[in-house]
Amino acid sequence: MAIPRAAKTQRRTRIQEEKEEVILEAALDVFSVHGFRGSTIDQIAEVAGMSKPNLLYYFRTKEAMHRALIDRVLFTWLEPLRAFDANGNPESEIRSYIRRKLEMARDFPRESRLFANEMLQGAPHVEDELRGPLKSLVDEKAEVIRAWAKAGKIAKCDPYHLIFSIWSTTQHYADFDVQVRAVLGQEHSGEGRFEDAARYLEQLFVDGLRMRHT
Amino acid sequence: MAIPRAAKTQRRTRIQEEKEEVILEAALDVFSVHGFRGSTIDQIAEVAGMSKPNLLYYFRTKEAMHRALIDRVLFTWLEPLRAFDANGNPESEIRSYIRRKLEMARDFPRESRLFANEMLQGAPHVEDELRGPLKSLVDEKAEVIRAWAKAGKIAKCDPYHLIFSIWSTTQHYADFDVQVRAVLGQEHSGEGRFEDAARYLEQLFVDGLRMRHT
DNA sequence: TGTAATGTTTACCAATCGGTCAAATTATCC
DNA sequence: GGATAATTTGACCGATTGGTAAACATTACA
Repeated sequence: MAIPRAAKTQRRTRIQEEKEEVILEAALDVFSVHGFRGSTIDQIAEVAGMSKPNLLYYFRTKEAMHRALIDRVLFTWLEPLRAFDANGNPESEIRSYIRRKLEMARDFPRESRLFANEMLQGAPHVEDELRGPLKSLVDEKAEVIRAWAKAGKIAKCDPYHLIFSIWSTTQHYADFDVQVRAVLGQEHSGEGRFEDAARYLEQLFVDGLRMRHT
Repeated sequence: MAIPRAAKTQRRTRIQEEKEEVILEAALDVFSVHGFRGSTIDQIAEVAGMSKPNLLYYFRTKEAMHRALIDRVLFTWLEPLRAFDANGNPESEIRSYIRRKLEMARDFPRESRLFANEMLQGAPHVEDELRGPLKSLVDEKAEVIRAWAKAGKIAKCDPYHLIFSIWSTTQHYADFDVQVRAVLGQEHSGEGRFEDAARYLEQLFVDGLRMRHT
């Protein structure tokens, strides 16, 4: 008797690990572009190079697949913010946070689009994570920023909206990639656009937060 | 003989105008949340309060409906950028551009999400508009900003990435509304968040562009 | 008021959707 | 090598998809 997803042995087979990896990779391809409802199991199966029933052997439903994908990606996605160090130098912390977020937009655009799709749909699958872990993490880091401002290390500003603006500006280069490339034109659409963006954003945020001694 | 969409008289009936309006309104509701592929004609018909064949009498295909919607919304959406005045005061022009974009995010979030969905999918339906009219408009305004910088009216910065960052930060409050509200928590999720955002963003961009006389 | 054009509905279609099932195949372990 | 468990497949299911055909109802206009 075949029991899907190792319900019996509790231990995952080599084949299971490999196939689940392949499937989630394919699912990321599809979900990130078409969102949950716009994606089909057939399409994911085709990208994964296996038959639909075979895919459904590993993930019993489309939702289970999406769920597993979100879970896996969510942790990685928040890594840069988690690395934000309260004891570091404010300017360099913010600078490196921007750089890391921008690198992720460049290197993991599908992950960014997966979340963007989820947000556009009203986060029906992750709203709990937003209100729970995400909010806690942001609250914590916002407090750090607020403390820096209080100590006169950076200019006063709303730390939540600061974080929002760093998120939005950096992820924009992943989520709106087509638009960015179309507007920049063919000559400026090389990978150099990420360095231009990094230069610009670091200037924007760091200069804006520098204390004005006037 | 019934010929859809007044192919014969070339003039639109009162009923046609009304129904097409109702349909596009419903289509905006649905497309903006689920994207093109994730939306169904049945769903739009239900929201529009009419039968599917009746809806298909006005728009022969799902694509035609989407096309009409995009066309109608695109023009309005670029209005703030078009209003960007080369002869105005740089600081107040940028300030009011931010304010207008933020007002649109607040008042027309569905329109914002419609485009966001389209971008995430690689703009399969509007890529021409991006490379054509949009790029032209941005090129024009970028030149204005560049001229201001050259004249010493504002600090030097990449005008394209400046525009991108204004787009992304403002539209974030429409597209990622769920996340924003979840992170801000119930107490700060009232409509006041737009005013907080406006204050923050005006400070961020205007201070960042102010010339430093040090 | 009659009539032609416009608008609406019911019934339907083939294709695709998410998902199941049982049989066949392959891997694992003694 | 054989038993057993894990994996894969093709055939299939009911529901939903985008869209059509034709009958029916309503409107506009002479």
